Amino acid sequence: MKKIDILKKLRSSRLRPTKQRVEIAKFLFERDKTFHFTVESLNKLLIKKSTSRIALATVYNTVHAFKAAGHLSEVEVRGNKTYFDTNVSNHHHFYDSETAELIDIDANDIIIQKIPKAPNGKKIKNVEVFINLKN
Amino acid sequence: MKKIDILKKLRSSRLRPTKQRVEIAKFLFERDKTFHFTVESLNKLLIKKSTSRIALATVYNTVHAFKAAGHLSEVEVRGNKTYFDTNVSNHHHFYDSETAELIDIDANDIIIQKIPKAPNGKKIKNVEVFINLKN
DNA sequence: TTTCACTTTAGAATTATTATAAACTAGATT
DNA sequence: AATCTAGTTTATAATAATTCTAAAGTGAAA
Ligand SMILES: [Mn+2]
Ligand SMILES: [Mn+2]
Ligand SMILES: [Zn+2]
Ligand SMILES: [Zn+2]
Repeated sequence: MKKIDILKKLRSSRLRPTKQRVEIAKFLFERDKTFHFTVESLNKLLIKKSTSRIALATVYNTVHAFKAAGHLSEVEVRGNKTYFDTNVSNHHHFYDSETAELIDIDANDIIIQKIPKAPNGKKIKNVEVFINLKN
Repeated sequence: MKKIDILKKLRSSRLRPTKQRVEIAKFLFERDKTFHFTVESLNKLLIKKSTSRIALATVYNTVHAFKAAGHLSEVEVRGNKTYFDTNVSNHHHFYDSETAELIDIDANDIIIQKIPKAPNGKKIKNVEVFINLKN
C-alpha cells in the first residue's frame, strides 16, 4: 500500500488527511497481515515509531473515526480493554490467553452445520466464532 | 433450590456462608432459567429486592469468588462492562444489541462441521459462538 | 467464650474511555 | 496569495467500571 491509497482512503471517508491521521493510517494499513490492537498498545507503538507525538485523545478519535468509516472492526476479547482489528471482513479468531494474542481465522475455514433459528421476529446479523487456545 | 443447597454450595467451595453471600447466592442460583448480569445490574436488583444493603465492593468480591469457585462464568459482550452468567456449562449465546440481552444456546444446538487446527503446539480449549441479532 | 483468619465496608485509587474547550489547520473562498 | 471557517488536535478534566486499602465486623474452630 502506498501513500496515495491512504489519502484516497481518508478522502473517500470524508476524513481530512491530517498529519496525525495519515501517520496512524500508514501505521495501521500499510502492512500485509492483519493487525489487532488496543488504543493503548497502538499508542505505545506510535510513540516508539515516530518522532512527532500524537495526543492519546487523537489516537482514540482517529481509531473511532476509522471504525465508523469501516476501516477497522472491533473484536470482543476477555478483559476490560477494547480491541480493534484491521481485518474488516467477516472472519473469526483464535485467542491465546497466554500471550493475549488474536489470530485470524478465515470465514471459509469454519463451517457451521447446525444453528438454531433466531428468536421471535429477530434475524441473525452475524455469527462470531471465538476459539480459546491452551498449551 | 433450597437454602440448604446454597449453604452446601458455599461450604463446598470453602466460602463462608455470610449473610451477604447467602443473599446474593439465593438471588443468583434459586431460579430456573439462566441469569445473565453485570455487577451493576445485579447490585440494582439486590437493592430493590432486599432490605439490607450490601456494599458494592461486596457484590464485586462475591461475584468474583463465585466465578473462581466455578459457580459463575464470564461472557464477552461488546461494551465496557463485564457480563456474568449463571450457566457454567459449555454453551453459546444469541445477543440482541437492541435490548442488550443475552440468550442461551445449548451446546448441542450448534454443530461445527469444519474447524481449523490450532496453531503451533497449541490446543483448542473451547469454542464460543456468539450470534448477533437484528430485527 | 475466646480467638483469629476471613469478610465486609466506605472510601480512595486506578484504569479505560469520553467530554471540554481553546488553539490549530486543511482546504475552500475571495 | 491572503482570508476564512468548519473540522481537527490537544491538554486537561470528567466519567465509568473496577480494584485496592485498611479498619471494623463475624463465622466457626478450639
Ligand atoms: Mn472485552
Ligand atoms: Mn466486553
Ligand atoms: Zn481479526
Ligand atoms: Zn449463558
